[in-house]
Amino acid sequence: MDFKNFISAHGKKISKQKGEHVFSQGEVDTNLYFIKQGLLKAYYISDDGKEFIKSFLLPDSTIASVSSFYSKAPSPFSVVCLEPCELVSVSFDELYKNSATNQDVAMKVIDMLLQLAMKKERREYEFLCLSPEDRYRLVLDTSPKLLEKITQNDLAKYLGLTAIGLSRIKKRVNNT
Amino acid sequence: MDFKNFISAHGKKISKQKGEHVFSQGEVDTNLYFIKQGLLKAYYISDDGKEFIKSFLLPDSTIASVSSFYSKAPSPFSVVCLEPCELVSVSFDELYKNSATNQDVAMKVIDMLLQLAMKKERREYEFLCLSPEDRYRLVLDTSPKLLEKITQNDLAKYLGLTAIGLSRIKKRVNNT
DNA sequence: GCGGGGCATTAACCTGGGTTAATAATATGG
DNA sequence: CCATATTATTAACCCAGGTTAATGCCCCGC
Repeated sequence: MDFKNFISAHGKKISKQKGEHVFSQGEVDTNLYFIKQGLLKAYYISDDGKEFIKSFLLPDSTIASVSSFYSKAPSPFSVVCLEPCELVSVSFDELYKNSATNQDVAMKVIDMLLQLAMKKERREYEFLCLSPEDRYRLVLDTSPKLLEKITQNDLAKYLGLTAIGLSRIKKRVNNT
Repeated sequence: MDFKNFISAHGKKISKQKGEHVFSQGEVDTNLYFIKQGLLKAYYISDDGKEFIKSFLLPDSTIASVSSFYSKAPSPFSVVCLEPCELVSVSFDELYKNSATNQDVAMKVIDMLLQLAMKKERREYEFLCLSPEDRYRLVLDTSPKLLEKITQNDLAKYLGLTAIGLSRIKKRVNNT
């Protein structure tokens, strides 16, 4: 059984409306989700109620709380739909167990994790090495379609800024 | 052949002095390195010559340039020894190919990648959600041994600060 | 269709950290 | 052992972005 068949056999289709959560900070959720349609965001809420956005999720991307799966710990972040969404969920436990006997599944999991590692490494680089203005310029270059769909407030929280800070940066960048 | 045997059969022992590089930014290096002894740092140099430290590497940790392996691209960062080091290197290509037929190796690779993903996710969280002072406090709590071995300048570059900024934060934190 | 909420921007004030330069203590290499 | 380099801290000046508040436009739900 290759990976596609595994997903067909074990995956569950999920439909959610805008504003509905896939999973929430503080819950244990050991599923892996494939985004088929729609737009979601993964975010943290701090103790004092501030929101920080770790990523936006477009079709063909995946999301899981790795720490939830790995240590059965509550997820440190939430995932919410920004518009009506279609997803397919797969139990990461089942996927993991299946990897132990199914070569094609194991290689696919390795591939997905390599891509996740690279994505996270780029993000780390952006925070460590780039100024807020450079991070904004990068998003302008790499994700123009995404920018059309999300609010300036959400973009700011993704870039590690406030909406006011982003507004100043936009003003500066657009007058260059 | 399980993972340990794979490393014994295919791993190469490497000894390096302080100041020597394991690999350098701009080079393609598709190896995975296991740190057996010593201390190293992984770092970026920006176009204007500034250094940013992505991680410190202690015994029992691993390092690879995932993008180098995955896309055969030049590594975006370097790894240098901060004291005499012993490492074991393994070709990631060989490891990857071996995963395709060897279940134990594949599961071990999945495990390592899951741990890398969690590590990078924590780092993303620290940059996105914590102030420089909170990041410093976190390192005080979690890595006191590491702090004894590295310079304040290197710690500052790891935290996304200058040495002067870190000095001010230390003064503030120690007067609390 | 309209009222209220959401969204984006701007002003004024403030603060934390960057930059440059200087100083002093410690470590290293010849 | 000594000279030099390295390391760490501080001062002075500056600026980017946070915070609070206000304003105006647009969108959404009733």
